Amino acid sequence: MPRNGTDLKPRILAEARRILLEDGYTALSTRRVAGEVGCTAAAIYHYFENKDALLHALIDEGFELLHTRLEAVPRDEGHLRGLCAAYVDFSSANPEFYEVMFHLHPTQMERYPVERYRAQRDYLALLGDAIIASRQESAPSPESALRAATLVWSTLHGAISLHQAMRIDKSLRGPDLLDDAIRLAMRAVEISPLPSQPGISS
Amino acid sequence: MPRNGTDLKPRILAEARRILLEDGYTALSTRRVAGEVGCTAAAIYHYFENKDALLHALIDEGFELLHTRLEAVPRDEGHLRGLCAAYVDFSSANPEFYEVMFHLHPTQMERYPVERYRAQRDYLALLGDAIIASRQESAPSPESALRAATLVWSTLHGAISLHQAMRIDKSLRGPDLLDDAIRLAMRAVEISPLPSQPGISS
DNA sequence: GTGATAACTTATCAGTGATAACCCCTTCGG
DNA sequence: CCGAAGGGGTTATCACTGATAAGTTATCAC
Repeated sequence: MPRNGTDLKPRILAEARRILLEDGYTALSTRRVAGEVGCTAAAIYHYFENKDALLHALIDEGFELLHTRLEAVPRDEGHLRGLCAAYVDFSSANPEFYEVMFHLHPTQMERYPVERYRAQRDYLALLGDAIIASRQESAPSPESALRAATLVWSTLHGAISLHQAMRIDKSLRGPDLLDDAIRLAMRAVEISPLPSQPGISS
Repeated sequence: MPRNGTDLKPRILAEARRILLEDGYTALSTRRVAGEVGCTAAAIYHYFENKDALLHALIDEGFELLHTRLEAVPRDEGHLRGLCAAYVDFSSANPEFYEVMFHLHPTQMERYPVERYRAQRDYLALLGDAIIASRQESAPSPESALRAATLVWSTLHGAISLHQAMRIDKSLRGPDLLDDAIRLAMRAVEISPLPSQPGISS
C-alpha cells in the first residue's frame, strides 16, 4: 500500500501536467515526474503502460479542454467565426497542450493510435455543422462540409504552427497573422465544394 | 590524418542525409552515423560542434533544394500559383527534409538560431514578389506583400503539416486538401492588405 | 629528426525509456 | 490468529542517447 496514503496515479498525472505546462514537452521525463511526485521512475509503469500512455492522458485532457471551449461558443450566426477564434485562443492560451496535441509527429508517437486522434476530433464535426448552418441556402453535403472544415482547420493550424515555432518575420505581429488566418479560413467554405479534381500533386 | 584517405566530413554528411531520408529524423543518432561511416561517434564532434550542427547542415541543404525548386518556377502570369504548387510538391517529395526544416520545434532546436531560419526564408521574398506582380493595378506595399506572403505560406504549411502527420480524416484524400489549400492561398492576397486592426487575440 | 598539429580513438559521464526481480504491507480465507 | 495472495511499490540493470576529456597516431613544416 502507498506510503503516502493516496494513490499515486492522480499525483503522477498532476505533476506531469505541471511539468508539461511549465517547462514544455522536452522537459517531461519519467525520472523528473517521479522525482517531483516522490517515487521511483519504475513506479510510473505500474499506472501507465509506458511514457507515451502518460503523455496520451495529458493529450486527452487537452482535447477535453478544447472541446469545452468550442462547445461554449454561442451557436448564433457568427458560430463559425467564433469557433475559429476560440480555436486560435486555445492555442495561444495553452501552447504546450497544443504542441503535444497537434505538433507531435506520429513517428514520435507511434503508440498513440491514429484512430484515437480521429475519435478526438469532434471539433471537425462542430466546424462542419457551423459551415452547414452558415449557408443554409446552398446546403453543402456532409462530405463537402467535412472537407471545408478540414480546410478551415488546416488554415488556422498553419498560422498557429508558424507563430508558435517563431518562424514568422520579426516585422510581423503574430496576432495579426492569426487574425488574417481566421479571416482567410472563413473563405474556405467557398473553396472546398468545388468538384474534386482527380489527384494532381505527386 | 584519415585512415581512409578522404576527409570524413562529406561522408558524415552523406550518411546522415541518407539516414534522415531513409529512416527519418528520429533514427538520426551520432552513433548510427558513425557506425555507417566507419568511425567513432566522437569523431563527428571534430567536424560538427554538436549533433544539431550536423542536422543544421542538412536543413541548409533542404533550404537550398527548396530554393532551386522555387527559382525554377516560370515567372509568368501564373507565378504565384506555380510557387504554391512547387512548395507543396517539395513537401511531398521530401517529407523528411520538410519535417526538419519546418516541423522541428525551436525547443528541440535551441542551437539553430532563429535568425538563421529568417535568413533562409527567401521563399517569402519570392512569394512577395509574385504577389506584387500578380496585382500590378492595386500595387500592394512591400509590407503588406510580406504579410500576404506569410499568410500564403502559413496556409500551405497548415495543410502540409496535417497531411504529413496523418491527421486528416480517412475519407479525405491528402492531395485534395493540398489542392484546396493552394486554391485558398491564392485568395490570401485579398485578405492581408486590409487595415491591420490593433491586436485582438490574446 | 623534431615539434606542432590535425585527425582521430578510448573511456567515461549523465541522462533517457524500459524491464525483471524482489520486498513489504494489507487483506482475506480458513 | 495465521498464512497465502497480491497490489504497490523499490533496487538493480539494460540499451540507448548526446557529449566531453584525455590519450594516441599520423602527417607536415622546418
